[in-house]
Amino acid sequence: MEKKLVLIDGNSIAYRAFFALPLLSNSKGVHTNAVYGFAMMLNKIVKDEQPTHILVAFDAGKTTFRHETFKEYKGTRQKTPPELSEQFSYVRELLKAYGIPYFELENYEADDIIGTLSLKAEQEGVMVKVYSGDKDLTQLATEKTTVCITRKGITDIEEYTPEHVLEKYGLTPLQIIDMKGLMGDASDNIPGVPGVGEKTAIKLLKQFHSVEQLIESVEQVSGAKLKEKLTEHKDMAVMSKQLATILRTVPLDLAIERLVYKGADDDELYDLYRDLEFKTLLEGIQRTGEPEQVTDVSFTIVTEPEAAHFKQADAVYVEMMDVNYHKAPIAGISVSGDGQTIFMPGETAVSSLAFKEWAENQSARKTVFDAKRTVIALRRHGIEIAGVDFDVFLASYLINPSESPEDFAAVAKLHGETGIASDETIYGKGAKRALPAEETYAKHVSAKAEALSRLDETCRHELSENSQNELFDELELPLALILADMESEGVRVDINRLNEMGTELKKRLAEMEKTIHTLAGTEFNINSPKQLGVILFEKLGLPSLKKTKTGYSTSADVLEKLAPSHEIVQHILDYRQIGKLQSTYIEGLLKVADPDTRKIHTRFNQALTQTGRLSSTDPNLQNIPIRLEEGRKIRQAFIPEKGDSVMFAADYSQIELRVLAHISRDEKLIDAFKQGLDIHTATAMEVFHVEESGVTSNMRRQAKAVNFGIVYGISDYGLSQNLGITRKDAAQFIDRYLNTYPGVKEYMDTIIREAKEKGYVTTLLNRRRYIPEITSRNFNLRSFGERTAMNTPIQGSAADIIKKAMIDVAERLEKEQLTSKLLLQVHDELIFDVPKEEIDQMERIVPDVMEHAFELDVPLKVDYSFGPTWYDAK
DNA sequence: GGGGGCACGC
DNA sequence: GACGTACGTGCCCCCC
Repeated sequence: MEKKLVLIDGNSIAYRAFFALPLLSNSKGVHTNAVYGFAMMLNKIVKDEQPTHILVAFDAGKTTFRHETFKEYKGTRQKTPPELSEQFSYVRELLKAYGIPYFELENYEADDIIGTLSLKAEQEGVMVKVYSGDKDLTQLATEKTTVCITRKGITDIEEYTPEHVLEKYGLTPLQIIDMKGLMGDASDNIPGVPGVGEKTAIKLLKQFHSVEQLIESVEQVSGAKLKEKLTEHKDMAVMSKQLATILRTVPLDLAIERLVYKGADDDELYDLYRDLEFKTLLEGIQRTGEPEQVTDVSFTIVTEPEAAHFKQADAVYVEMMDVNYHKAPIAGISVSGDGQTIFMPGETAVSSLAFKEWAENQSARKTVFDAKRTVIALRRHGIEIAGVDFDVFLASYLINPSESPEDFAAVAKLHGETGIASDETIYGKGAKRALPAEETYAKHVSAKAEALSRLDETCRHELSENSQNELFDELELPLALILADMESEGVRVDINRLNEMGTELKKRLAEMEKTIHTLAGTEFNINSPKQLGVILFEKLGLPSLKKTKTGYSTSADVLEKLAPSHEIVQHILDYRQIGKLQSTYIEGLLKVADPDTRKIHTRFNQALTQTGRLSSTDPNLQNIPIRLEEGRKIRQAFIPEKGDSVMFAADYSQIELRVLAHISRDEKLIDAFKQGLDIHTATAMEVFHVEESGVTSNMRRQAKAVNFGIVYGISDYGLSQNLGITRKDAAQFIDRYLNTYPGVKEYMDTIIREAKEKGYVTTLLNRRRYIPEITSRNFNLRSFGERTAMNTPIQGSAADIIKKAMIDVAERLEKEQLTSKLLLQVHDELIFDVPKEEIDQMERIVPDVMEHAFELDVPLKVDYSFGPTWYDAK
């Protein structure tokens, strides 16, 4: 087989990886981005090149022979960041595991080792590929040697053959050295000739071929200034060329034969990746030993459950094949405790009196995984589970919301239970997902239940280390049960109304489509941004203002700017708006409404967002249109269950800004709320130094946008986009705001400092969010981290408060024996189904309970309204 | 089946 | 040298 040698510039690739990736670290706090990037690069190289021989060369020590020529060589280099230095030992371990030899030599750079070996290889007739992030190495390109330089990121590379060098620079690879000699290199502190850049260097070399010939014929150089510079600095040029020349005669005792690539030791690689927590890379490895060590579980399949089976039980796991627990059948249930685990097929379990009795027994305490899901699944079979006192899924989310584990196994692993197989290995994924033989999944479900009864203690401990026991016991777990009630209750929709609206919209869409096609002069798919882009920017010749990764941007903000230029644009905007209503809301809602009950049962995800908010899926009932009247009408389809009830909506007014006033203790902001002022107007008055009567609508609009920015933690860029102003002006605005509210500024500074020290921020009720980005040297990442630190306590505390309000309201409804039902939560708003005769009471109770869910230094204010449909509750 | 573009809410 | 901008969900298109 033909030999192929790959030579890798180790320092350069590690640097590249380090700066191309965010500052990742594993749970032990070890920085891993450079190692991770390096590993990705090796994967790619081994796969693409299939080398027979390979070597990674490293730079050794600080000084090299080049420093004898020029002691300031690389003198301007910044010190290697410690976060990178500490990763080199792992890179070496990675290479060992990969079976790749590596080498460094005192007094020489990696380039020189590579140059020497590539020359040696060529002489032996071996093909060579060189990998580096440093373009200087392109001087090594020959017929036998290709130099691969990283372009951007890690795995995007540009291959330099002599032809490519010629094409790109108009020079031979060796002339690259002359080019460097003339133009210098700031990063290596190679001086070159002042005033000569890449363009001039190339021009000169095309005429004179080399630095030496140029100096000889310097008289022929056109341009007096240039001639003078060249004459004056000719020694500099010669020295710079010398510095830029890769040495190809390093005294190496390293035969090519010793660089044979033997392939990776997968076990070693596995251990390393596991320690570093490279989950994605782990998946790519097949271990020779134990592939996925699944702990053995002892369990019994029970077809006739008896009370005795549940005597010691303290954990239960309900398995369903579909994520939608409102519909999915129960495949099986395992119950575990005190070393005993039983599995019951779904049918058996839900029809078992013994199981029902245990499940409904309040004093039989149970640990579950996702209480809401468990409650609803069992409720659908007439079982009201009680005594749930721990939820591993919820606890894990509180301990660290950023983990976003995929399934039970991943959650378990986070807390030390490594022996559970992933759902994907047992059931498969996508279209292939299916129940395997009973014995197989019975074991899997049992393993989960068994792990649950152990995870209880571990997670409890982790919660108490975070001081989150109360958050769990008093807020999230009770909330899970309330959300379960809300979801099971569902919201009734007026299917006829949706159908009517659908018919109407469909008609309008057809007309609009015709108009747009006529104006375009051709038929095309308006929903395809690609086709639309061609029509607008090529056929109609409108100016393309913004690009996306794949082509022209046709987003609303772009189209709005183009609207005056061509009639078609407004039609497209309208078409988009109506199309959205039709597909997402009309058709989408009709699809998920139960035809028998006419109800919609969303699922609130309680363990997803980084801030503690809920999210809603299938359908998302937290983004039903309201801003534009056309869309708002969708809300007419949301109605109470019974004819003479009303939809009752109560929302917090400015809850986030009130939270901000509270946690920042800013006097002006607190005063404004205490006086009951319109906060945007008050902000405008303060920021623009005017009386209330002097606040123009534009001033209020800008103040509102800044307040919005504060609440959502947007950047100056984001604010500039919102207001259609420059980033500079936006930044100035934010500055002015912060100077107006010194308490807020103080808070922002303090919270950022705290986040940097502790690595996380917390909310009023001790919800936690880790912000590793905040120490990044990457400006964008760090800025993002800082905004997150400022914003999360605000948004998260607001989320805490409304969750607390939901619990208080539910308790109060129970106590007063009201039949009104809480149906939905939309971040700062609660929506109820209220029978007519309870309206008076609800008007008194709901705002009051919400306003006193949590005492802040400013009052909480709640507005409410009700009517025959959600639309009317405005 | 998955990624990208776009649009809806807070 | 990096390169991305509050979050989350869902629809459609388009490519593999």
